[in-house]
Amino acid sequence: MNYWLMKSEPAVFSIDDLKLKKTAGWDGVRNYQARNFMRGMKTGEKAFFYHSNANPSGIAGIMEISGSAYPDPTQFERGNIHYDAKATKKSPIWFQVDVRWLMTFERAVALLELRQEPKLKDMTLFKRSRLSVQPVLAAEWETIIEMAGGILKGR
DNA sequence: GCCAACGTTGGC
DNA sequence: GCCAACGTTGGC
Repeated sequence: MNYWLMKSEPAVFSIDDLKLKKTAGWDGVRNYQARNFMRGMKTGEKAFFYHSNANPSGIAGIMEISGSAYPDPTQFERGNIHYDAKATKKSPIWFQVDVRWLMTFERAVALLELRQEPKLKDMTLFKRSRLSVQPVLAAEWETIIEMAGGILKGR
């Protein structure tokens, strides 16, 4: 069981949008490392929904991977902002997973708080600040859950 | 809106 | 294959 963190700008797609849709395809990722992480995801694994470019930026809630990776259709759509002329249906370049909303924290855990927590000092979030899909260690996951109010305790 | 960090592109 | 130029991410 692996844990993940996935970023989205709330102005583009927020955790509220996901809650409303229940399930969504995490499309538009155009970074190889992020793509490779998505290809390694398994159904049922959990991910933090991170709001970037937000006030404040931080972890807003939890979702679950609801299906393994498949080609991101936007790479084939001419005119789409994520269109990639080099991609073909025979050899797609970009992949996405489907995610399902699980919960929105009563209170988002802000980046500043994450940074101030010594247990989280080695988080990928700080080391590879631009990586939009990244793994989270189980110990880090637990720490953040506690910071969010221990909502998952007892489940 | 600025700009640091850093990933990607392309000339050589 | 190196690396400068360029583009993007994302905090502030």
